[in-house]
Amino acid sequence: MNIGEIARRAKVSRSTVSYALSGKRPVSEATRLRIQQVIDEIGYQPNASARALARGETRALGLVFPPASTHYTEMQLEFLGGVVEAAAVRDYDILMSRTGAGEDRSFQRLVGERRVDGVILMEIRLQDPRVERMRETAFPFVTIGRVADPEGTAWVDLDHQGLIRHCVQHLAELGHERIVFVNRSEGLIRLGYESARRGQDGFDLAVEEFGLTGTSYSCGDDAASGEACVQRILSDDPGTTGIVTMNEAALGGIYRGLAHAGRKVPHDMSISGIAGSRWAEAVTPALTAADVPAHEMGRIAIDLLLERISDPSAAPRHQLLTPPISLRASTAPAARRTV
Amino acid sequence: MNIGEIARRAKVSRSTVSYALSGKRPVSEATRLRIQQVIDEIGYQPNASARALARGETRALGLVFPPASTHYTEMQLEFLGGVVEAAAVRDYDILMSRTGAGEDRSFQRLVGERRVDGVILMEIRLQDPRVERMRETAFPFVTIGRVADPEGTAWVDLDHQGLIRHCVQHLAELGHERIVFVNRSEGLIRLGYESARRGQDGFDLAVEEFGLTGTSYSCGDDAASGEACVQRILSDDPGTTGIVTMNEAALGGIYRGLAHAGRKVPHDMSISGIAGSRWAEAVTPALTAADVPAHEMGRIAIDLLLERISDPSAAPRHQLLTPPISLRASTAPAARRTV
DNA sequence: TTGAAAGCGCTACCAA
DNA sequence: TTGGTAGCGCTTTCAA
Repeated sequence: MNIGEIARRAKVSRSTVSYALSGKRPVSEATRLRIQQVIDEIGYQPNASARALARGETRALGLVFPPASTHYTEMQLEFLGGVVEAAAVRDYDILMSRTGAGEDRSFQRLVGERRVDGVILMEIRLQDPRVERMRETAFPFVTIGRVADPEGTAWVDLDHQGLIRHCVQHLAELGHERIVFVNRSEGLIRLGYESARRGQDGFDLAVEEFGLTGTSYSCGDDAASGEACVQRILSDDPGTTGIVTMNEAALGGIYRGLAHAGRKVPHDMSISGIAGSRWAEAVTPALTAADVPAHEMGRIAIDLLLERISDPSAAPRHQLLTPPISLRASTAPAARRTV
Repeated sequence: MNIGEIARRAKVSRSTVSYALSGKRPVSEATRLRIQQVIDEIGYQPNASARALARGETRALGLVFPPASTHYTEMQLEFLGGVVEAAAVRDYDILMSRTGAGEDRSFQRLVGERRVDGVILMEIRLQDPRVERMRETAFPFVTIGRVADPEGTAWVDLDHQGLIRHCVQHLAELGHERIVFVNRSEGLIRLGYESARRGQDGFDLAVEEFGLTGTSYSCGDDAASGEACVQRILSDDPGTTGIVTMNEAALGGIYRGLAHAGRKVPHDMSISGIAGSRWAEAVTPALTAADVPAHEMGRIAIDLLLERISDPSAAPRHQLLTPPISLRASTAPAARRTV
């Protein structure tokens, strides 16, 4: 079933059918109706490939995310939902590409073969080869997170530095003096993952700012690593009373490690961090955390990207989000120290 | 940059370039080399839309999943990863479509406009209008989960009935006599969600088979609902010693509700269920559960779908999975009753 | 072993 | 207000 068939049955030319569909040229009400009738009768829908070829746009956007080795978080899932939903509203489809940092067939397919009109890059590193490549090719893109020098790129990001600082401040105000930072895995940090790096900066600066004793730990993205990490923390400094973390996936293990060590949260140990709100509320005790508005970030990413596509010459915009910390049940005033 | 430009520079016809690329016709080594050289030099990649139009296949597959109102689970995320990964290996892209049960623009776009060569339907209901429609149109598809009468469809599914039966059996063998089933939300059950319905059947049959006292509860997909559900359970029958659940998202709340009520897991209450292994291990105590091989199910779905596409006349295959229960820390023998 | 040319289904320009 | 037609970039048949 194609446009020619519709034209034949409606006894008009193919161009008229095309225009009746797109509305890019006035069509008399009578013929429009006749065409519509035939279309409804046949159940015609224009072929997307042909349309893409003729129009030079696919009405699809790529979402480039890392392979599963980096376990997905609740946050990423929420984000994905936001992206797909916002795209659908604007009549765009989302093409998934699971791609490591380097060159990759799947990535090549998306942009090289022009399967999409633009891409969203997730899991940004401070120095990111993908971003460099996109910059050179002038292909529309937006990053979730930002590179070290984001000038001239479109991005949406959490202010990890500010957020972690805020967590530290919260603990400081509760009277905690010896705190630790549980970052993401060493591998991710070494690769220069933006969120991990900026979070680290935030911690270091805040510890200094508030005059605290602070140690940092990297920790794998799973419960077992979290548990092991707690053991290290407590053996390194049993006097630790506060934990700040960006590692959502390790949180369950952290809780378990503390339970095993006989430390009650929040009485013997306060914890705060950055996490999706659903996750923060699912654990016991519920986590005091900056609630990542992942869904909304997805929507913003789509909007920024569509801006790039519709007007590539405009200056790219960006958005830095600083969600407030939701006080829940995992933090409490530091216990009076008995000396 | 198009195939004509390559042809010109390599001083051959466009068809020769095309054949050199596809290998569907012998090309002399000399010209092949010359063409390749030009391609490398220019960095040419064939345009996907044009190719799709000419070949009549898009090399993209659709993944149709429900809107976020039904909160995504760890399982679904894993599954998505498996799908994308398996598809990439076979040089297919995945197009996401968030679609409710009924007719939908996004869904229409995928199959009506032929943006994809086939679709994977998630979150199947026992009576599913989408499945009926696909059956009629003879568009290649595979379902995750199966409809009431799956004859003639390709599907991959967990044996929820058998799995829940197995959970009940496990509790029965530990001496539990008064147990409850925490199913998914009432809305999902009413809509006829396959997993919820078959799980329910499994529970009802197993309770009878093992001569237990069993009550069923529906529960929203979030921590708060889980907590509320536990309250109801304990007030309805304080003598309950075992919980079987399919509701991954409510588990955190269930644990919390029990903690608030002063019931220790597994000593005062044993819990088992169906869950992604990562999730099962992240909670404390770790959940004794049938570990959903979500990633592998994604791979299987892709394979089944590609089979349908390459040979639509062949009989559709299916696969019913029954992962074993991993014993973890959430179940223990029933406490001796003091009468 | 290679080239010419007719599509694939739709869009949009040029004419009428 | 409408029709004719030349592309969009690739594949594939027919001929040489």
